[in-house]
Amino acid sequence: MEPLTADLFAPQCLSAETPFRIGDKWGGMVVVCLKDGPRRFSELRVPLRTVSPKVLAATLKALERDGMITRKTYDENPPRVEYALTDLGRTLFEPMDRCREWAEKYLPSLLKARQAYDRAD
Amino acid sequence: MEPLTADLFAPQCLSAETPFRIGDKWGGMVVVCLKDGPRRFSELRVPLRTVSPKVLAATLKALERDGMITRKTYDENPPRVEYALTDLGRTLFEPMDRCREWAEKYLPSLLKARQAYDRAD
DNA sequence: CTGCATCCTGTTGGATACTG
DNA sequence: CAGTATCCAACAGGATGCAG
Repeated sequence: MEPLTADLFAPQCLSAETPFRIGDKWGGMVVVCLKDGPRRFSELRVPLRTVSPKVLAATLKALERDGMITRKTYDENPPRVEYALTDLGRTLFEPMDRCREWAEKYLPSLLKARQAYDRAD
Repeated sequence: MEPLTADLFAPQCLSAETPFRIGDKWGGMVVVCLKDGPRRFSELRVPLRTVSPKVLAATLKALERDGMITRKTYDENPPRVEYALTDLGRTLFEPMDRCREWAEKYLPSLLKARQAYDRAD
């Protein structure tokens, strides 16, 4: 399994402009990060560079609460915790992919309309 | 064209629990309300009973800015304004339908997981 | 390493009254 | 009728320090 890279959600990636949101601000991105297999807390912090530990923990807890991911702690020192998608969590990919496809097709039109609107003021 | 009913988004409708959101809080619901044709400001307030005029106006302005709807004013007295979906706005239905289908299939599982999690605490 | 406690900020959304 | 103006509450999200 490839390590997650820091530029997976680069700022110039327009995903922040899409009208679709999954769960809270970071929920959809966490789900994508878990696509290939379980990840540790600190592993997730690499692609999600700007998320604070508090907010990441809250995001993971909300996803666990809704049955989308599992949280497995290993009784080691230093401690290790791994998060993994459940079968239910994997069902999110289908609608998420449709949203991503929409964005690839139509986000440029949205941004063009927005710029035209802003210029008109 | 049928009038919009007040129970279109009834509170017991679980749409509030879906993890998918389109635009701001009311954006997706406005798009659904415009599916069958143009609607007036006050017509939209019927199904969206609890939205304040300020927030509805902001929602409509954001949708217009992004090219999803058009705003047409008629120079009458009393004034009349009609909102209608654009072709771009209609492209939202495809991903939105996939999200709705997800919710119909899997929202019960999500809610069951949530209840189990909350009981475990 | 994981993630909780605390505090703080900005944004979103709502209540109410009022205007062209 | 179709909003705007004003004020306010709630919450999401962020910074920082610390604990197991």
